[in-house]
Amino acid sequence: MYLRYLEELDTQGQKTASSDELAHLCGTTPAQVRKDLSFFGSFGKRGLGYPVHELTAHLRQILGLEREWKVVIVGAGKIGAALANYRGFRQRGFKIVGVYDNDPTKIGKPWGEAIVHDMADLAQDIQREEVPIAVLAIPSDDAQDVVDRLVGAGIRAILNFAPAQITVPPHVSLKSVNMAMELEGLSFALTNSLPSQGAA
Amino acid sequence: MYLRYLEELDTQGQKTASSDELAHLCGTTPAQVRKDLSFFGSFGKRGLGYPVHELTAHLRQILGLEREWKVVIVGAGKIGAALANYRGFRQRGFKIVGVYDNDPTKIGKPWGEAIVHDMADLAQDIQREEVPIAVLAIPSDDAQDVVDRLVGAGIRAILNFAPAQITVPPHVSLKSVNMAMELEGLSFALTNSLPSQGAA
DNA sequence: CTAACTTTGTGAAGTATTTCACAAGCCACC
DNA sequence: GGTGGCTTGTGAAATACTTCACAAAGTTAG
Repeated sequence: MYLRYLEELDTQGQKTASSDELAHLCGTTPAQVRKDLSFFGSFGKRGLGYPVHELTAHLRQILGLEREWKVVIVGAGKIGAALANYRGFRQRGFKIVGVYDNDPTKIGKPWGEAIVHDMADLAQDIQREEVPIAVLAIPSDDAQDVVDRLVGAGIRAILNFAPAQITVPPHVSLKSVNMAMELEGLSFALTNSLPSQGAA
Repeated sequence: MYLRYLEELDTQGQKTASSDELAHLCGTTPAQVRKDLSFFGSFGKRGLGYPVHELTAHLRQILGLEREWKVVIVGAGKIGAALANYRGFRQRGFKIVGVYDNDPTKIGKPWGEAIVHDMADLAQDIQREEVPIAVLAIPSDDAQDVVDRLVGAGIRAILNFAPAQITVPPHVSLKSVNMAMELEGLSFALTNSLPSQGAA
């Protein structure tokens, strides 16, 4: 989140930013900002604040965004399409090296700049190209099956959009986005008149 | 998350579930499960566990899922399409009452069961129909503008898929899903050999 | 160069959350 | 109906996180 705002400030040509300013932008407190950043190092100048451009570089480094990450998208449905078209990925160093589906009417068809591959080739392709990250955009029923194949092929991280509960071994990172669950969180907030979650 | 697993167990016909079992499923601890649930009431039976069916009903009540929530989708692009097609929303009591876009080539065209409406009508429709929730699936540049209009029209919660930082007044609940940021989280986990986030 | 002002970095204090551990309750079996 | 084996609910302890508050360090102005 800090990186997002710092990039914005950098684009606007701002040279430094105080913890107070960052806190205000991010909806947190100055002390929180300082503690968070101090965990990774001592980036600021007393009396002046944090050097915007330098700090963005540091954070990118910390997040591992200096390198390019190969990513496969599994599932050429609507969500897969939304993801494949999303320019933000490329911009941030995530290179989509393949889109996979098991629908014969989709395989071989063009898909943005890429072509839809047969899911049967998924495992071997990942293994050969050493792709570390997969984005899962397939129906729930197949999710765990596909995950197991991905894990077997050596995937190291999975971003899951299927509304299914899936499990992975400890050495694989898993992050699930469940849109229905997000809406349910809002339902809870509305039902209980909770205050806003603020920006995120 | 508990609700998800409980529903699964319920479908499978399981009558009761212990905190130990739920903890194992959810990747947490039995004590955590008991503390979490005890916050809302005393649902379990000692020596037996929690009554699966009853507890799902309780959780649905707590989350405000007994009623139907009207939802508008703003943006008839790929993400909007993925959301509109997603059966999970309807199943869980979220009724999509309208899809809006400002692209003249899309307005009036059918969109699943609905028709794409002109974004110019958005505010008045929300006000008239008293729609409490909006899902934002539009380009970042327009996001804050549209949010302001939604807020002005009396919206009470927003689920934002635009990769933009938006702000809302305190009485409005906001939840943002930023796919690039999710991937960056995985990048950090990979770069720093963090253990899995587990299921979610 | 000095003085007044700003802002970081960080121990210490204060909160919040998670885990422990165990009494109390419930079931099942004899 | 009593006994043994589970499992909850919950204070207390342990851990984690956030906020406070201030010395140290840098900046600006004169």
